[in-house]
Amino acid sequence: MNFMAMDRFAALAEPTRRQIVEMLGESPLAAGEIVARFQMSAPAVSQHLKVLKEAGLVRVEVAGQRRIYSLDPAGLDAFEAWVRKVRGFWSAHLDLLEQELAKPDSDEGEER
Amino acid sequence: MNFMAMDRFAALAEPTRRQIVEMLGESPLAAGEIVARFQMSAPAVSQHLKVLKEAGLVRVEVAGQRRIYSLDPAGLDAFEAWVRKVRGFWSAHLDLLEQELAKPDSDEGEER
DNA sequence: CATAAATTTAAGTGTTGACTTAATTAAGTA
DNA sequence: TACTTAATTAAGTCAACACTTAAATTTATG
Repeated sequence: MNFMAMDRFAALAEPTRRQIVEMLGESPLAAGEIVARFQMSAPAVSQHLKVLKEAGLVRVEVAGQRRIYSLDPAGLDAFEAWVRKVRGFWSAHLDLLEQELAKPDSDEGEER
Repeated sequence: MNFMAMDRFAALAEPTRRQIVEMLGESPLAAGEIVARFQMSAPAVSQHLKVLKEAGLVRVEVAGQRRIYSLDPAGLDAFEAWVRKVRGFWSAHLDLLEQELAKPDSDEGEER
């Protein structure tokens, strides 16, 4: 099967997924609305959404037959935290907080 | 031509390259010193360094037969800028943490 | 209930990229 | 000049991944 547990960085390495995240930064969108903004197939987009979800970068809300995707701010926070840590913006004792932010990675059961 | 130009996001998607960036966040290092910190071959590390360099994340300085690598802060700025752009600056744990950091008498608030 | 609509899962494929060892370039030293 | 050290480039292999179409799942609607 096509399992892959991608970390946040790998998830954002893909340009399409980055565009999706940018879109969701504007407003939440149904899967179909996201598909409509690309030329690729619906399954392709769906797979990207799955990766983003598993990376903790987006959330899904079920609304009838729709899936409403929105940004998960904590995911982006963790990303930014890494950058700032490397650049030395943070003192060492705040690393604990970064770990905390980076944590909620524990796969919440998937709906199917 | 094994390596095409990678953007910054793709460059940081790779865990080894991320570790290298973290190391260089501490201090500049010669290529050989970086190699010594990993178990993979020297060429493998060299290729990673090439990717990071082309992505604008690190700089090289030639010193005799050594190549001294160091962080290119501008490269990391781009990431932070992207994240902040996407999620806007209205919501963030980080902003709260920043305020926490800015509080007086944190005593260890100096950067390293 | 049957069909449509929205979305995901399954299965398969071509491309990319992260390694390896071998060879090469370049600088320091006897 | 030859020898060593530092690092890169070359060439090839193998797994991961970003797509595709087809099938399944789930909810809404006539």
